[in-house]
Amino acid sequence: MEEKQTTFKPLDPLLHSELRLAVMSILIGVEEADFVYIKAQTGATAGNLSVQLDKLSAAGYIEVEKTFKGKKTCTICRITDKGRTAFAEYVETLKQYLQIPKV
Amino acid sequence: MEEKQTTFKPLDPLLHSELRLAVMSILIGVEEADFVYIKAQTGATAGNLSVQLDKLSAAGYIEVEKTFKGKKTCTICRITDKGRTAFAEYVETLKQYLQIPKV
DNA sequence: TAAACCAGTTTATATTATAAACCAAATTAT
DNA sequence: ATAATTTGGTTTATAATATAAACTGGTTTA
Repeated sequence: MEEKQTTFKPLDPLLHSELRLAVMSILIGVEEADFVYIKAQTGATAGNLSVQLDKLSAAGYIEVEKTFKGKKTCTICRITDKGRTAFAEYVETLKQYLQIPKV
Repeated sequence: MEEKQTTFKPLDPLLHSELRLAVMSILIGVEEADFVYIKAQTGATAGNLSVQLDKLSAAGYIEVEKTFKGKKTCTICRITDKGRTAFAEYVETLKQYLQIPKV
């Protein structure tokens, strides 16, 4: 009978990206983080990070606030509820691929 | 002092691909699987699957054997030790991004 | 023996990731 | 004071990647 029918659930393409996933991973564990900090933690170039933050922001997964730290500009990022949910779903979906039990 | 320095380990780009990961996920749990089966399980188009199997094969992560099933051609795939190791490493690395504990 | 089908491969295209080049404001050096 | 350098980014060009469409060669069916 061979009843298997795995048919993997698709992986959210917005999260299935090394840098964006790293950003979300940072933001999920912290109240907020600024551009400079995220850049240091991920080792990304500024250009790449800027683009990926835009994408996460456009998707509503994070919110980006532009403020000042003294006289310098400062770009602060926070994960949103939508982002938190999407991340959790991504993790659950991925477990199917990684053969990690759901519970 | 702020000693965090996460610096995420890079994700093996060969495995960080939805279809290739699905293929590896199938092959890791089974002795062997043929093209038609993998195609059905993943829902991939034949062209896409063919390309991704080639890449996994070129990397030495799987081995591909061309045989016959009756008169029809049959492409059988097996994961290699190298592939098994790479998959395991990928999973461990990814856990850092997903905030899943190592043990 | 022509038409439809199966098991794939090759190639073209669309998307994506990434860094290089750029910019404005702030700081430091002369 | 002002020239040079650094900081905190954004915009744009390029390289890489994923993906499906188009194709091929053999096989079964009509």
